[in-house]
Amino acid sequence: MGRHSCCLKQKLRKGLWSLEEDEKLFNHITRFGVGCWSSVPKQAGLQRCGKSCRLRWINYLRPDLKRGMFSQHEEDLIISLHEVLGNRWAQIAAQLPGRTDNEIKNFWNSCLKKKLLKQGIDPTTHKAITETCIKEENKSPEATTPIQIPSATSQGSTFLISDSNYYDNNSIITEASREIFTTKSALDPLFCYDFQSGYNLPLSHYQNQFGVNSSYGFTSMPSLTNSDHGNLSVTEFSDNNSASKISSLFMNEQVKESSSNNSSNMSTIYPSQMRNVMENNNAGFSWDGDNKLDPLFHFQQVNGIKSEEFGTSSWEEGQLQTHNSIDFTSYPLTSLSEDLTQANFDVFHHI
DNA sequence: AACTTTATCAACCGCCACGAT
DNA sequence: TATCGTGGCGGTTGATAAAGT
Repeated sequence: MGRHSCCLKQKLRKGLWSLEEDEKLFNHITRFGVGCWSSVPKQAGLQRCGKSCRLRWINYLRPDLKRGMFSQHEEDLIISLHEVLGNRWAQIAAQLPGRTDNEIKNFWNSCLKKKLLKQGIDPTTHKAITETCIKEENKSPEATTPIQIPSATSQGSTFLISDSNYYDNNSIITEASREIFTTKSALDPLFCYDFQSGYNLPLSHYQNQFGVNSSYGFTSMPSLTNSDHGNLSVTEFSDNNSASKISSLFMNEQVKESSSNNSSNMSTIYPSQMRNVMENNNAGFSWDGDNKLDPLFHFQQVNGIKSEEFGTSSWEEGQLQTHNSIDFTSYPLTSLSEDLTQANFDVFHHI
């Protein structure tokens, strides 16, 4: 064992990605789409292995990534999913739009674990630590009494965990859904969600929305899962799919939260942004060399103009809040940083 | 101000599964 | 059937930033 075979062929770069590399990879993927990762470095002119490119794209460059802090709802969802799935981060990430498995894993290890421990909950078993100890002492495999956990959601509800069910104020994960979670592919290419309406929609909707056809290479973008090699395929909402139900519950809640906060949501900007990307993908992008894809875009320069100088009225209030009717193509996309940071306006406004 | 500790997160490593040959 | 190439996943590491002393 050792490094991947693709990495052994030649001396390849390792470590942090430079802006130039990011630009090359982004331009390549936006132009040609996601296909064979092993051929990407050569085609894109990168001294990286395909795996590294894939990771960089998935964890950082994808335009549909949500950046910024995890909401209380996301946090609750991660905890509940972790109870069912354990450390299957990819499957957990599949239920959290815009989040990557790496991000969730990091968040779990750095924050949630400690939070649960502070609350007296074993982050592995999701049971009260005292009960875990008692159980181990008694060697009793079954626990029928639900455990009341002092943690509460932002809505003030209480979690109840038993061996067979998990409840929160929105969803119930039963044994049936547990089965679905544990058997459902993490890279479920069939789940697709309409960011504007909050419902899963058939492919035709996306074709209308984006003008998508198979010539576009964005096989991984519309879904947050990595349907890298497939077409942009979606499925009708299935009543039997508890996982999708839970996703929907969560995402509907997100939309509600977003609107109630009178702010835009990254996800809701997405279709227009995507169309913009697609319409430009033959031309590629120029990269503002002074910019980094940084959450602190408010203080970065965009085409020589500090973005804070744009003022809140032009983009945030004027356009983003009425995103549903805006044609973003009227704003020429000239730099990736501009593109991505605009897409994440809302998220970082909350920081 | 200097140093140490802790937290965060991007990236790598090693393994596994799967398809092609 | 065996081997190889590749993608995907989870665990881990190391660099950096932030907080504490």
